[in-house]
Amino acid sequence: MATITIHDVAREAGVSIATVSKAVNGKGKMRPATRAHVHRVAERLGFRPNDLALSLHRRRSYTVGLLSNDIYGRFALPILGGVEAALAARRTSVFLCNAADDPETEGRHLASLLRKRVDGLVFTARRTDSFFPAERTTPPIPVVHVNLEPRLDGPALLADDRAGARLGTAHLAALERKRIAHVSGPQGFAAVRLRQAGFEDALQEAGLEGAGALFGEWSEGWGWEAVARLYQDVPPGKRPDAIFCGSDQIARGVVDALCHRGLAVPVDVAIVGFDNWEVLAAATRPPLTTVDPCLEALGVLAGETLMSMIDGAIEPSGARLVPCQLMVRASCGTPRATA
Amino acid sequence: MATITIHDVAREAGVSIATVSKAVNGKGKMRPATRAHVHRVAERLGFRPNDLALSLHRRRSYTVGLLSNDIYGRFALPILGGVEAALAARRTSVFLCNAADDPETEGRHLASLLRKRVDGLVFTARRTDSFFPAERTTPPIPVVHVNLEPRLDGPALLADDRAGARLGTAHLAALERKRIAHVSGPQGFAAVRLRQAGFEDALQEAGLEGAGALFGEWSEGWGWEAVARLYQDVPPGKRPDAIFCGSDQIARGVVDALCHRGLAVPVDVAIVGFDNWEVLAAATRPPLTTVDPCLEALGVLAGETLMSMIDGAIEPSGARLVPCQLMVRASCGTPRATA
DNA sequence: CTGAAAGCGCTTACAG
DNA sequence: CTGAAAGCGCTTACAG
Repeated sequence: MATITIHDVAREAGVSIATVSKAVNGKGKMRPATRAHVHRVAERLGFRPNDLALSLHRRRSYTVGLLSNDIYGRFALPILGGVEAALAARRTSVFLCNAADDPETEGRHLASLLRKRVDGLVFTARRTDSFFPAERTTPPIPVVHVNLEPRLDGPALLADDRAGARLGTAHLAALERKRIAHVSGPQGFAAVRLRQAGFEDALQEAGLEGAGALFGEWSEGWGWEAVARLYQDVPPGKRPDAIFCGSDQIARGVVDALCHRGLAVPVDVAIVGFDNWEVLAAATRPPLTTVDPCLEALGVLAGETLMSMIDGAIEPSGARLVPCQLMVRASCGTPRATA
Repeated sequence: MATITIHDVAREAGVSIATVSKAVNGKGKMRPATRAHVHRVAERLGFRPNDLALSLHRRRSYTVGLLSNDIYGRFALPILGGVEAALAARRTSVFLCNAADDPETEGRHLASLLRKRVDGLVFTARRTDSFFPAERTTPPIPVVHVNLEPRLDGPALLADDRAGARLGTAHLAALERKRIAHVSGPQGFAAVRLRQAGFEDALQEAGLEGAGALFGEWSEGWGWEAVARLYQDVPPGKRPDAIFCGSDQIARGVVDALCHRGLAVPVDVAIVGFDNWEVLAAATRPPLTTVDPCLEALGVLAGETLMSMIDGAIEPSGARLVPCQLMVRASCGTPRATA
C-alpha cells in the first residue's frame, strides 16, 4: 500500500498532473466539471499532497524550531504554550527541541532544525540569564528570544521583573504597611537581582526603610526558614508587617510558617508572591496576592513577532520588556487607614 | 544571500554534484584527496544539506507527530518529556500539536502531520478516558497512545492505576493501620474508579473493612473539606487512622486540615498520596509518601515502541499496563508493631 | 481549457 | 575514481 501521489490521481482521472495540482489547490481556470471530477477521484483515492515536495519548491516550510534548555519546566511551559498558540493560528507547526543544558545536544538540534529548513527559530530557557553555546553564529533565519537575554541578533521578549516587583511592593505600601521585608531566591539569578531592585524602587518611592532582604532558595522550605530569621529574637515593634516574596513557593512557605507562629495573614502580616502559579497561589490559606509575569501572553507576542519577521517585517534587535500584572487575592487585606 | 546548495559546492570544487553528495555523506569510494577537497569547500561555503529533499527521496522524514489535548498540562508533561527523550536518542524530531479539546483544530493538526509525512504518531491526553474525534480513521502510519485508552490500532501504554492504588493502600495496611479511608477526585474519571478498585483490592487482601470513601474534586480545598466530613461528629474510636488519597493535591489538603485539627501525621493518621508531584509532595509537612505513576518512563517506553514500529517491528494493539512505584517519604511513619 | 516541461535539492544505480 | 541521468512529488510559467 504505497502512499498515493499526484500521478496516481492524474492517471485515474485521465488528466495531467498539472491539472490535478490546479484542481486540488483551487488555482488557475478550468472547466468546473473537470475540477469536480478530479476532486472526486482525489477524495476516493485518499490523496494527501506531500508537503515535503511543496516546501522544497516553495523554499518555505511553514515550520519553526523551538529550542529550550528546559522545555518541560513549569516556567518555560506557559511560554511554550503561548508561542505554539500564536504559530498554530498562522498555520505553522513547531519542532520541539530540548537542549537539556548539554551543548552538544544543543548544537545537534540547531543543525538539525536548519537542515529541516525551518522558517524561524525561538529560543527559551529556564532562566533569563541562561547561555546557549550554540548561539555563537547567527543563523540565516529570523530568531526571537523569549524570557532569555539575547545573544544573537533579533528581538527578545522579557517579563519586566523589576517593574513587576515594584508593582507588588507598591501594593503593600499603598495598603499602609510600613515595615516591608523581602525574601527571595538565590542572588545568582538575574531575576532575583531585578526583583530586588524593583522592591527597592518601590520602597524609595514610598519613603519607606525596608525591613530586611533575605536570599536563599526557590523553595517553600526556604520561605519557612526565612520567617524564623525574620522573627526570632526580634522585638515585636521591629518585626515586618509585610513581606514581598520572590516566588509563590517561597510565599507559601512564609504564610505557613507565619500561621505556625500564631501570626495572622493578612491582619498581622501582608504577603505578596511572584509568579501567579495558580496551583500554589490559589491553594494557599489565604490565597496569595501575587505578581503575574504573564508568561503565556509573552509567548504569544513572541510567536507573532517571529511570524511577522518571517513575512519580511524587520524588528529591532534587543530586549523588549513586557509588563507584569498584579493578581489580587486575599493575602494583603484592605487598607488599615484611608489617606 | 540565497542559501547554498549542492550545485554551488560542486561548481566551486570543480566536481559533479554526485561527487559532492558522496563526499559529504562519506559514501562510496573516491580519492581521499577529492573527498578532503570537497569537504573543505563545503565547509567554507557553509553548505547545509536540505533535509526536505532528502526526505522526499527517502520517503522517510525522521520526524513524528505528537498530538495532545493538554500538552501544557502538568501531567501530560512528564510524558511528553519522556517521549521526546526517546525520540531524540534516535535522532528524530517531534512536531508538537495541541488540540485543545477542539475537534476542528485536532483534525487540522492531524491532516497537517500526515501531509508533512511524519513517520509515526503519538497521542496523549489529560485524561486516560479522553476522546479524540479525529481518531475515526486509522492513519497509514504507526501510532501509539500514551496514558490514553486506545481507539485506534496500535499499542497504548498506560500507568496501572489500579495496581498503584493497591500498592499504596497495602503499604498502609502493612504498617498496621486498621481503619483506612479513601479520598479522591470526581468519579467521572476512569482513573478515580480504577484507583478506588485498587484501594478495595488491598483492603480485601488485608481483611480490612475500610473507613469510608469520599469523592470530590482534584484540589487541596477538597482534601481539606473531606477531613471535616471524615472527623466531624465521629467518635474517636471510629475515626480513620490512615487515608489513601487519589492525588497529591488532595493529600496535601488532607494533611494541612489534619494538622489544623491538632491531629499528627503520621502518628495519629498516616497518609499516602498519588502522583509523586515533587513540588507538592516534597513540600508537604511532613513530606508525602505517594504512588508514583512513573510518567516519564512511560513516555520513554512509548517513544521507543513507536520507533521500533517505524523500523518495521509489529507490536500488538491494545492497552499495556506499566507498574507504578511507591515513593516513600515521611507521611506514614514506621510500623506500630512488628508482626 | 489542458498539458509538456523545467525546476525545487538531493541520492543512487549505472556507465565510462 | 568520477559523472550523467533518472527519480522523489509537487508547482508554475508557457504553449497549444
